[in-house]
Amino acid sequence: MDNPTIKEIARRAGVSKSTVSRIISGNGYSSPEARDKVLGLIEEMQYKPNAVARAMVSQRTHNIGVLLYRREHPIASHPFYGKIVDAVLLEAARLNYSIFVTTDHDMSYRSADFMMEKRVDGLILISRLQQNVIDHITNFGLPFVMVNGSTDVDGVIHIVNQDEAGGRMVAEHLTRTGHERIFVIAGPQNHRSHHLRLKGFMTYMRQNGIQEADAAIHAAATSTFAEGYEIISRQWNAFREGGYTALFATNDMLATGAMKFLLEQAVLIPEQVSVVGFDDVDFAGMFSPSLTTIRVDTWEMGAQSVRMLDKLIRQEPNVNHPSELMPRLIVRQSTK
Amino acid sequence: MDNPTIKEIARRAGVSKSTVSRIISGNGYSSPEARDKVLGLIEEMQYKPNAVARAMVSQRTHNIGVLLYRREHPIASHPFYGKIVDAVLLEAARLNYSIFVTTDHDMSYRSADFMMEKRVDGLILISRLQQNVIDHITNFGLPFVMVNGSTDVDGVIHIVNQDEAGGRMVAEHLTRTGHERIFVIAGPQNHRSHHLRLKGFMTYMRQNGIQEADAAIHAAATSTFAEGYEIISRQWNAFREGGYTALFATNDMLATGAMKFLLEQAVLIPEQVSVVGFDDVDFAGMFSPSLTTIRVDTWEMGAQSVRMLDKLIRQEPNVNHPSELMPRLIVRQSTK
DNA sequence: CTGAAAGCGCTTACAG
DNA sequence: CTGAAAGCGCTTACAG
Repeated sequence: MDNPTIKEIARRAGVSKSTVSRIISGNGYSSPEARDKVLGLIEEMQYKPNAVARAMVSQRTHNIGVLLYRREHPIASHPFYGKIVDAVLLEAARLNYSIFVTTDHDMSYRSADFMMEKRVDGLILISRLQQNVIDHITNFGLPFVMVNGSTDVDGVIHIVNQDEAGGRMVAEHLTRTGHERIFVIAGPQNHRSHHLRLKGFMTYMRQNGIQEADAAIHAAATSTFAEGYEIISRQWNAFREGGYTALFATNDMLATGAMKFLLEQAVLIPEQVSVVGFDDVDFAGMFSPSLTTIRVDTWEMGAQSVRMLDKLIRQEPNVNHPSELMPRLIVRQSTK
Repeated sequence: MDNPTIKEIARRAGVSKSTVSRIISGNGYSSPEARDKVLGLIEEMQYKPNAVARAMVSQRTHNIGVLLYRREHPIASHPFYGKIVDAVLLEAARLNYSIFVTTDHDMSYRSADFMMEKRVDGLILISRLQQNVIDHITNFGLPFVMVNGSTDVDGVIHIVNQDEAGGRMVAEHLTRTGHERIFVIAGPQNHRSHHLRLKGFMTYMRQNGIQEADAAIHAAATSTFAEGYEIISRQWNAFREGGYTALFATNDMLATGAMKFLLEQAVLIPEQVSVVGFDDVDFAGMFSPSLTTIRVDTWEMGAQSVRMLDKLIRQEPNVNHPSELMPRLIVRQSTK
């Protein structure tokens, strides 16, 4: 009733375990007769190699752990991070890795330790990062890469988008279409991407002679739809009196949250106010009006993280740091 | 440089591996002195048990495979299925399981075989299902549960929503608010949930004397936003001439796709047309106007699937089939 | 071309 | 309370 092992195959074929192993792996010689017999039995008995036993001897599990750290739900199904995970899954399958997905509200030792005990070959760290956990993992000697982490860490491969360039694109698009008074909702500034997006935006504005005061920056504690809605509703009077003709939020969730509020106040978008987000989550194109935004190549981020990690795992020489991904402006109905 | 093993701990503590093992597991006796020494070394050397070796002897990996079968992207980040995955992840962590997530465009032996080779303790099958793969898994003797599968299978634990009841709720809500001419977009009828949602809807209509012809059913080949948009745009003339005052789609993606088109045609929602979806994905409440829909308890579906599977794995006696989850109507801005 | 042996890192009776 | 031995299912030199 139990699943057959190499031992059982060997017994029935009248050969040794070694021979069966060699035939399965294709390493070493074997006679055609032995091969036929063994392969036939494998087929017949539906033999499936035990990956656990293999991992035991090869010291490689061919498993990768994805650690996704985020404070708010959703986590794995997050419209931005979820897409990265989707890409990771696909690329990993292509390279014959299985993926453990682990989510956590904070970057803790716990999840990382668990993955180490499972003896994954490597780790992909996404979003919130903390130095001590990074050190902990490094200490264990486990290869890892980071994806869109909250901060860069020296000597660590970090796959990111050119967020500062994206911020500039937004400013350029808005100023070129005649906007000067822009209301900005800035996501958590302790996260690299939100920080750089804002920075790129402001730099461009300044360089083009737009007064600092004309861009009213409102800090968002989280990067959620609810927060976007909340901030604009609290600032609604200031918004109206300020003569703003455009709104930029450092991600799509904040932008659509704000847009929802504006639409409920019967503000015409883009006739009265233009809105720009950042990320290009699926949902951005579905909204009415659809959202102008900066497309981040999440697909490439996920795929690249697996390819990079695979190189580290196989200890390929001269692995150079991947270049930052270039985003692009997607103009939709929410701006004019 | 390598990570310490039980053997190294034993050597340094001057005891045998057996003793170390017993101290770690807490099974069997050990002297306080030995315990102090060993525990101290474990702390000092940052010993982490090798889960692979443990799995080898215990014949249990404490890993669960989630197989998510869907034709279209996104898969893991799908607004409906992704939420189930999120719940699975959380509940699994609580019960000390790690989760392999595997996505596939079709239900194939390949992904399932791979998980079997990894010797997962059990499998959670989501969405598209096919009898032969089910048989294949059963044959291997691996416990599994299904979640929102395309079809029921005898004797298999299947966690589902009461979709027929949900369909009835939609019909009831629309007829009570005075609608008689309803345009229906029905997702793939070879999938259990879409089929039952439509069935429940139609049954209620018929029982309440609404003419069959008044509910124009349009079949959707997929259950995507693009398809919803496409169908209503193709039927736009028929829709206008038909005097429809409401639209029901068997999931939120189709509904929002259709809604997007209607809004682009300057149709007032809900003043001229009411729209109802099904699922209550996050995005439904964010849309403008926000979507009236039937909330499926995806969170409970995911959590329950893990709990059920855990019982099967532990061979708990008398595991009874969970009852179907009751959905509820969420009235938002898209209906009146 | 093939088999016996050792070993991957643990756990679990068993004997003392 | 403790240690030696066997074994989980494989792979990999090594000897023949």
